[in-house]
Amino acid sequence: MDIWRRRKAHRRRVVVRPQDPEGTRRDILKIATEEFAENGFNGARVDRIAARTHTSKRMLYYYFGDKEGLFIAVLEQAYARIRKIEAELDLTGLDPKAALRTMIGFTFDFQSANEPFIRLVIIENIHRGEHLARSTTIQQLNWPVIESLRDICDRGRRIGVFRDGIDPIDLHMTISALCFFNVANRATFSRLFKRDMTSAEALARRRDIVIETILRYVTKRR
Amino acid sequence: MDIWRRRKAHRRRVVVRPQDPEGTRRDILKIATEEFAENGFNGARVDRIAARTHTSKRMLYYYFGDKEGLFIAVLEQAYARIRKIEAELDLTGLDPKAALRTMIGFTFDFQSANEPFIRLVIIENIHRGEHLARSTTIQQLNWPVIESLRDICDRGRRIGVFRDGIDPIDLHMTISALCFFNVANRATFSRLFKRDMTSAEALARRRDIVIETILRYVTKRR
DNA sequence: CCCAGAATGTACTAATTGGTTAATTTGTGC
DNA sequence: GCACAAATTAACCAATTAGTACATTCTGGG
Repeated sequence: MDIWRRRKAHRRRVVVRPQDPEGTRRDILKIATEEFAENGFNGARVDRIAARTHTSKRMLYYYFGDKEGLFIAVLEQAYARIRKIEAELDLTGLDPKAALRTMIGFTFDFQSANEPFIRLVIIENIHRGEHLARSTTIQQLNWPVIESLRDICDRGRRIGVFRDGIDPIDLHMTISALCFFNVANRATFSRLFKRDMTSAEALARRRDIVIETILRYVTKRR
Repeated sequence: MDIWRRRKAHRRRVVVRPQDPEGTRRDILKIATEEFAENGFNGARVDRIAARTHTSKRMLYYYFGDKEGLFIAVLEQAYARIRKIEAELDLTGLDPKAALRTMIGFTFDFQSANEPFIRLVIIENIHRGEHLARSTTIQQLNWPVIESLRDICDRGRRIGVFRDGIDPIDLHMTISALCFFNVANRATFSRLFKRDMTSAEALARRRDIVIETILRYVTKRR
């Protein structure tokens, strides 16, 4: 205990400035994200977060008000991060089919690789989105995806490879649903049907099915 | 308070036998299902369940051991119930396409109408299926669905309307994913994309898309 | 150089929570 | 009608939990 505290103090003094609001905030947020994603809002323990932080419980309340404020901050950061990564996806120069394939594949890979984020979304849904509702920043972050999909659909329709009447939000819902399920319902589904859902091969196989499913849905039949 | 307790006692004496193990179990299980589905495992309160029951907290521990035992019992009952309803679905006499359409539609409708069940599944996934693992009864309940799908696929392939290599478990996963999402992720998705997902029209629209998506995936192209 | 206000550490608390102890009532086989 | 187990009640408890009071330290601007 004593040794640990000394090491902590040491680390802080070397890596971080003695008083470093931004650093402290970031530190708390990182640990809190892990704790909330792992245990849900009610299962998460403020004391446990504080203990793993380089600072004290007091700071947590100082910066985020209460447990709920901290959870909202965690959600906001998580959503902001995924949006930022999504924005890096460049689909210019790809024909509609290739663009859609790329986007679905990207979504699948991203969600597969970011279970904690998926878990936060699930948890927030269990709470009926009440924290998301109280957040001012998250609301309009997600429209770029829709616009991107709308563009792909329009282009596809114009050159005659996609059929009419594909709504980009519906399409996004389908993509999300198929990618999400593989991570979100892993535990029960793989247990119930004795099917591996985490190995590289299983993921690759499923990825192909998801892409194929959606492409067949939008493709115009001749 | 006094009046309420007298009414409670009165009700029990009239409707239920003074000592009625089965009735007490059922009573507890019903309330517990609501409480767990609403608040998750960690958010659920044993005292709250007990208070809404026609019996006392002690009975809850008497019959189910502890909070976890009660949750497992809730899960088991929920899964058993859905399986029983699923078994009532009669697909004989339907051609493969119609059978698949019927099954998907049924799954969609059932899940849409049983949010508490969906929430229990989500909650169990957040807990990585640890309770399901400790249940002895749930494990092999879910195979009939797979067998039913396998039969549909086989028949469809034989008469040349479905293509080869459709795995029934993959297919079930796709069906589940698309139906599940609409209930499970309602809160965040509808909030983020300002889209109604609960009205009769919205459900009907989405139901059609889900069915169409899956049918296009299995159908053989000419 | 000093001091106001921001940042942080320590120690505490009031309320809640899952679970239990021990005694009492009720039904049943003999 | 009685003995004995099953069913039920009421009061209780130890541990945990989110949140706080208060003192202290740091830092930048005048």
